[in-house]
Amino acid sequence: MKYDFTAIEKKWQAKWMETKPFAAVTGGEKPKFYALIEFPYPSGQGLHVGHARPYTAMDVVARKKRMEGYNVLFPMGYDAFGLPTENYAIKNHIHPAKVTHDNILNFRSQLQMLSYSFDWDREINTTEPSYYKWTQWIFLQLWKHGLAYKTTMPVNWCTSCKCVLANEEVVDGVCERCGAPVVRKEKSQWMLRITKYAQRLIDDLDDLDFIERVKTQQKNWIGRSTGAEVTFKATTGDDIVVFTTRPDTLFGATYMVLSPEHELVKNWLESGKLHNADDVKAYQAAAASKSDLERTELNKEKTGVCLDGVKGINPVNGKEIPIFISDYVLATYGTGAIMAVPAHDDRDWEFAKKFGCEIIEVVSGGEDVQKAAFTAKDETGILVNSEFLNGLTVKDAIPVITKWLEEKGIGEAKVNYKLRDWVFSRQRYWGEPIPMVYCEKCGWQPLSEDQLPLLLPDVESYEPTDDGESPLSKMTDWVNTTCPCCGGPAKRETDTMPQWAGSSWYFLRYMDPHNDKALASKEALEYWSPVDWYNGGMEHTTLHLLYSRFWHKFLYDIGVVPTKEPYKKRTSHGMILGEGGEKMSKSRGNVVNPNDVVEQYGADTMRTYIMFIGDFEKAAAWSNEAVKGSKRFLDRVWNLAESCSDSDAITPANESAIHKTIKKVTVDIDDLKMNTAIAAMMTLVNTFSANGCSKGDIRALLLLLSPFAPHMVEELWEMKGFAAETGKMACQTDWPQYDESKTVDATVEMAIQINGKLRGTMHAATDLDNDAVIAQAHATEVVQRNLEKLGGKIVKTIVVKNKLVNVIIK
RNA sequence: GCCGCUGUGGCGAAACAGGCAGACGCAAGGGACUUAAAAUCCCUCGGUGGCAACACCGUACCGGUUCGAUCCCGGUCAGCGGCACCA
Repeated sequence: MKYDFTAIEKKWQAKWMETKPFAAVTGGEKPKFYALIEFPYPSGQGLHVGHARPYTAMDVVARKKRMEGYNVLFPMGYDAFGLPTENYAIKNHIHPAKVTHDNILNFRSQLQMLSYSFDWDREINTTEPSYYKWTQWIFLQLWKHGLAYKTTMPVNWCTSCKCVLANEEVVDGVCERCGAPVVRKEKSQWMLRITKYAQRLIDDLDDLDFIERVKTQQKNWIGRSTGAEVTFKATTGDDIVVFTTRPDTLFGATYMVLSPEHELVKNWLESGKLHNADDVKAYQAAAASKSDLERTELNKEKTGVCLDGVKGINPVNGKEIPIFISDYVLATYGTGAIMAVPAHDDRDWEFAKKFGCEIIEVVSGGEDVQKAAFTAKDETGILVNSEFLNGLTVKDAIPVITKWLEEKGIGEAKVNYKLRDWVFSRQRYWGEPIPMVYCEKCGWQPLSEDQLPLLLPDVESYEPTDDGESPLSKMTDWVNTTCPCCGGPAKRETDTMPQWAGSSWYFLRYMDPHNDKALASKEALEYWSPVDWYNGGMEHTTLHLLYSRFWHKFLYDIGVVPTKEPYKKRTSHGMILGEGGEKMSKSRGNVVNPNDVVEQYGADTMRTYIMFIGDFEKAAAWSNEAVKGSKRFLDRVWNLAESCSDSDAITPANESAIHKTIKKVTVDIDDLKMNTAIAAMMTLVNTFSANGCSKGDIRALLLLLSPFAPHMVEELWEMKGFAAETGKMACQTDWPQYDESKTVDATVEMAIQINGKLRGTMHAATDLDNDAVIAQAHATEVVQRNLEKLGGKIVKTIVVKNKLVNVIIK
């Protein structure tokens, strides 16, 4: 019989859909295992082969875990709010809900075509009111605990999406999604206080089994730095608080810099303290009009204006020093003001050179500070020109000066983070409505929980407005409501939540997806938490992964979830590139559609190939030619299964090969080394072809292969009569065990080296003792010949058990 | 600029913990079967020299440690990723 993959795959997909062998049941005797992959955004393009890589890998892991006796939760859903759907809806005049629905139909059928062993009864969709009810509920809890607040501040505004962006969504000064320039805009925005969790988000990484890249990237992004806040007096009597990581260099502070947006500058302008007010205002205006891109691109040349009429006073020596404004000092970090120490900071040095500021060396050990700043923070620098700090190393001086500042009441130790609060509003339609109401009398009021979900109303037009208001703002019927507090007239918030809201907690919903009393039952949360293994893209490290850790920690703090971290283990996959190693894209015309591959070769080949393609963590180029190799492999398995002998016994000649393969595949799947697991099975098939094989041999191979090629294996399992004995492959719980002693052959081929160079090989009994191995080696023709040739004596022989013998001849 | 990762045949890649470099697969070449093609099966396949046995070279480059280095150490170059005026 021919391997008719199309018929076989259809047949088993229908059966599995009916009998649901992959349904996860909360509770029971078995140990639980929660495997998670990032749910897709259901775009109009459909499933990408790039999705198939992590999905197949975790499916293989989930299937193996089930066979090993675990109760496995492996769920799937759709992260369906977002701009592409909305933009498509606008362009084609179709409701985004309809677009989403259609796209999900397509995604679901593609996922089912590849037979991922999801529990389909737990499928979720972030745009369903029954789902986003709980997204809104979490927002209300954040509000109640003071972690959500509305404030007016300069935000990142994408000129194309006509929408604000979180800092995490701005990459190189342009919009992460569409690549359009991002400008600063003053807007009133909902914010989430992720900064309150900065320290815990760093600290708790230590106990997690995340790949190192993820940990360092998150730490980097949060950007902790320790130092001190120091209060300088201005000659006007005002306090200027600065943050510095180098309080030891305080005696070298020869000028100060405020950000152009600094509050004091405004005050001084208004009170007429500045003699060059016009210059100052012009500089402020110029800085405000710069986009993020311009600000970063212009970082070669420092600009600024010296404030005429006000000076700062260095608190350690009472010296009056000039104050500048410059956009190299950011309003949003630290206190928005710095003390400048040009001798020991590159940026200050550059600025000082341009504006003729004094450069005073306070740390010796470097080159001439008039020629370059000396920035070393280690023990090489010794303090000078710093009175009571003189002679100390930088490291020792920091605590001394910090204590001194604290005693004098002019400073204190301080930790700062680069992480900013999360800008949580978007001026778009297709997102979760923010369940808040504004009342002139009572201010912002939350909707009561029994009003949830606050449904997204139907609007005439989803077009974003040029004035920066959400399309919802035009829905006056919806906007005008009553205040939950006083009952008077009030208005609803018209901004919606960002794309990242729904995905910040979705893994919890899978645990109990149909619950209408809570986001999930206590019982389900207790049983399934935490996620045991989460695989996803590196691009989500500082977005989704960080956001969801933050939400989870909050939910833990208020007693909703039982663990302080959501994910125990995190791995990451490399991208699938196009045929030539270029990124797949429509414009390059190198996009591979999984449907075409499945049609031509079958889902089992697709799955096997995408696992065989290369190192899971590295990018890999798709190859239409190489797919054939995986198909050939499955064909050979099929042919062997058809032609094997009827014996249930293991063929003696195949026994050690089988045990070696079981060992290799078992270990490799857990390490995501699917490529070498498949290579090992290919080798076993080659062995079977050479030696012939029995039904018993095939049975072992089918068990190992089943997570990769489930349809074909299920068919063969039935054909060979195994199903009649132990039931369907999909329900097997006997992952094959290997016997270590049987992975060893009776004899091994050992390398013979002469003076470290390979000169021949010999067969020796396995585990032979060293003396016997040496004797056998010395007697070989290879050693004798070389002795003669080199005309020396054997001075030493090194034996590496079962591997090689190195004979040193001198 | 700073931090991290990577560099192995024509290609994708293997190599436990310092021990036979290139498993497995793709492509290529040769052969069998076939009227022919596809499919399948067999053989070759890092480079140079040699009929061969074999010898020499070879894991980005230069050097070191070692009986022995793709692996460890020092330096250089190239590529990728992240951060980037964060005081």
